[in-house]
Amino acid sequence: MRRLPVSPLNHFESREKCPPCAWESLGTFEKFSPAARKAFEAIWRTRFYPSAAILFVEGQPPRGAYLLGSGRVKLAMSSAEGKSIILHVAGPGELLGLSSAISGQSHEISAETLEPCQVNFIRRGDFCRLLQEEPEFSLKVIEQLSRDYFVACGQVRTFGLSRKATEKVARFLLDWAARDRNTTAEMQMTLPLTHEEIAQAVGLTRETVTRTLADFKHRKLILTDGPEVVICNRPVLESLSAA
Amino acid sequence: MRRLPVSPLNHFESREKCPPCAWESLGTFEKFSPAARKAFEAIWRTRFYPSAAILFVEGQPPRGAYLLGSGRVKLAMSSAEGKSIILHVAGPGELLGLSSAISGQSHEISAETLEPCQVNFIRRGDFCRLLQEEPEFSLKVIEQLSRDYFVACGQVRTFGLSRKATEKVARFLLDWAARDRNTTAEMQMTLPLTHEEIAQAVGLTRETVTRTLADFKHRKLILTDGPEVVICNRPVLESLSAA
DNA sequence: CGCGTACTTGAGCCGTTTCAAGTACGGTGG
DNA sequence: CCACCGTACTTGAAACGGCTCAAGTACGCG
Repeated sequence: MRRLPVSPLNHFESREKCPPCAWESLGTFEKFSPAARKAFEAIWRTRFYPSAAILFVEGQPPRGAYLLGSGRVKLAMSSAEGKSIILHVAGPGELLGLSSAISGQSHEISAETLEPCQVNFIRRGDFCRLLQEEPEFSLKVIEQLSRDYFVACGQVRTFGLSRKATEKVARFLLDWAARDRNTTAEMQMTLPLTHEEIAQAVGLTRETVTRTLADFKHRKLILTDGPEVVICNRPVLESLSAA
Repeated sequence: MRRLPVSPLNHFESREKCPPCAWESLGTFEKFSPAARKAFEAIWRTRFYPSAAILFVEGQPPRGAYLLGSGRVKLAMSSAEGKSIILHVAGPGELLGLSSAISGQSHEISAETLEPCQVNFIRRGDFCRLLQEEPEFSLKVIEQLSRDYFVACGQVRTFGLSRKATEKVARFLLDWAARDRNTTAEMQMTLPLTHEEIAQAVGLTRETVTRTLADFKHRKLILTDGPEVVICNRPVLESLSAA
């Protein structure tokens, strides 16, 4: 399973076609009046980042909030010794860095692009003003925070309640299959993550992930071909994850 | 270290004196106009619960949101085999069950009183209407969700990044000391939790908590007398938790 | 063709969990 | 007042499981 090769061209492709689509298709401001919408859009600064770019870092004071227009962003947290765990992989339309922008406390997580991304940034002052003045925006923020909390709870569950490696990996595969819209009925999906990153997402070492995945393959629960994964025996996988 | 004996009388005491103080002292609605505040207060139903009462259960569809007036509430999550982990111990003024009330998804955690509590309940329909109509309320909700997210991230950190028992317990003691306003300058505090509950809060077994605490006591990092704990050597404890 | 990155596989170590006994304390009923 | 009981805490010994270290393989890319 190798990381998907990402053409550097993607970056520039998105530069061309995404700015117009971002606001319309993301659905973040569809309820705003046209005039109000224009005013708000003017506050945001659209930026483009290559792969592996850093949006913000754990421990850093918040500069503002981020609306992801295109691409995927990895949200992670790391310890002093360099170990890190992945909390979430955010997709287009998600607001990032909210809790810090709201409280003013340092970011508790870091955000790093996994692919070339288009990101709309808003300074903290403007963000807070928007919260005060635009109730519709507040509701969007509330929805995002609610989702973030669910995700965080899910991670607490996999890290805290799933002690065995098989549980963690099974949960991870099923979660990913459920979230990925590209997942077909046969439960085929593409994991744009390395074993290392999967390990960070579930709280194991790289080697243990390899071993567990190999074990699943042996037991004919999954098939793998590079980053492609097919879930063959979902019921058994679910029973493993429920344990 | 035994659980604090709680007089059943506390329950009735709070019934007598808390309703008036709750709204004023919690500071949740201080910015509302007097008229608006009265209208909102009328929506909430004040209830009293004894110790170990259940406010809501994991997996249950959300009925509404809860504003804790007095007492402490344990927020926990449990696995199929009965293991459970404590996410947070909420205190007066906190809003509970928000993320589920917002999204409509089943509660991802359970809430159980640790002491007799006064709780103000609002039905989900009223809650959502309040969100739509009262921006000040939205902001309160945003603040609470932001705090919840920080707490959840903290738990992800202790469960995911702290592998060793000493790290987890040291972090727990310092966190608790920082949060507890009754903590004196000498770092004395009262832990209203059993070893079992501490174990659930940091992801260890009851026995390991006992052993680790005994180890700390041996090393003169802490002193314990029943539920009373004194942190004697904070620097060392911090270095252990940072590891 | 050689290099870098990611994956694979094996062997041994280490620390928590598990299981098992036993202690301490508060409350209850005789 | 005391014996009894339940809950919580303590302590020891053994087992399990993932981690660490180490070696080797596979693949894409310049």
